[in-house]
Amino acid sequence: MGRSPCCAKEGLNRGAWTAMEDRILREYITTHGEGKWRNLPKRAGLKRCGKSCRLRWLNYLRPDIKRGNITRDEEELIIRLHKLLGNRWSLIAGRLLGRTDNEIKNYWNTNIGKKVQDHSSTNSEANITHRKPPNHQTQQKNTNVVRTKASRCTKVFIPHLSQMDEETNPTVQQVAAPFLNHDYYDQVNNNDDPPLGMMGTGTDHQPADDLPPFLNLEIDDENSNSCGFMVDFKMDESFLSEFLNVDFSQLYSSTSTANGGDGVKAAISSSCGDDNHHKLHGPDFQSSMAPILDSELDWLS
DNA sequence: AAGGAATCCAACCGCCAGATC
DNA sequence: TGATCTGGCGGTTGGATTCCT
Repeated sequence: MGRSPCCAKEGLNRGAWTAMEDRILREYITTHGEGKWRNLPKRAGLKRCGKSCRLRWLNYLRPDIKRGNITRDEEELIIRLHKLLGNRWSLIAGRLLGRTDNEIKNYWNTNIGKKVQDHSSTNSEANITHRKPPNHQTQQKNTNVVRTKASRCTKVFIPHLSQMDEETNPTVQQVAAPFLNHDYYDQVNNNDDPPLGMMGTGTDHQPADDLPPFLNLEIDDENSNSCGFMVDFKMDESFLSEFLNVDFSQLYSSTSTANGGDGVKAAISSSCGDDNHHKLHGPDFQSSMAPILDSELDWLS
């Protein structure tokens, strides 16, 4: 049995909001505060769905909404954040004071997304067919996007220390070393408790106590004899907060490639296992992210 | 000036996850 | 513990506006 609709649809107004409706909603929320959206229309005397009221308030009536065109700085920040987060409009909006997720989403679809599409079409011989309208823009094939919100991002298999090529892959070596110690391996193998915060396929493993909160480790079942590890990132807001506090510029300079994805991956890893974690905190988000993504954004400027 | 095409953007829809019962 | 409620999110729609011929 499906869930009941948030409100009965009969007799409710739809479409554009009138000035009177806006005034009623604004006054009600000013007096009673946000929340309880389901009951709000009835209490406020609005013939609107609660969901519609919430949307109207969040996207239009809130006093802290910033009106006017997206500035050049804001656009650059949106591009950087989208490169990092993908279509996580609410997260992106959270980093732009006064802008709503809906506004940013619309702006992306009508402005930036077009540029991206044009750029990719000029760079791809296979993409010479007519352009789809913005509304039907396909999801970007953004392989470097950080997925957040409790979605199991990926598992990264880190082979045993001896299997690594220290000369050709020092970054992975540095990243894995703090985790690949015998104490942790014993702890994992001898514990019957299920992993805390482990999602999906975890069985009888447990993350080490000294790991950062957004990182889980588990022994790969198929490779347990060779001491293989699976790294599982727990991507949520707390992860994002820590992630955004990393000074990527230092990492950028230490990685051999200017590739944004590699830089980001290395940044995550290094900030986790490195003793220097606490001194990697950078001054502000934009300056921290800039070096990583600049190389991929040059064409936009 | 007219009308069709293109674009913009507020609003809607369906789904999901966490909270609550 | 499962069902239901609630808030939130991303994708999509469609009316209004602007542009183009």
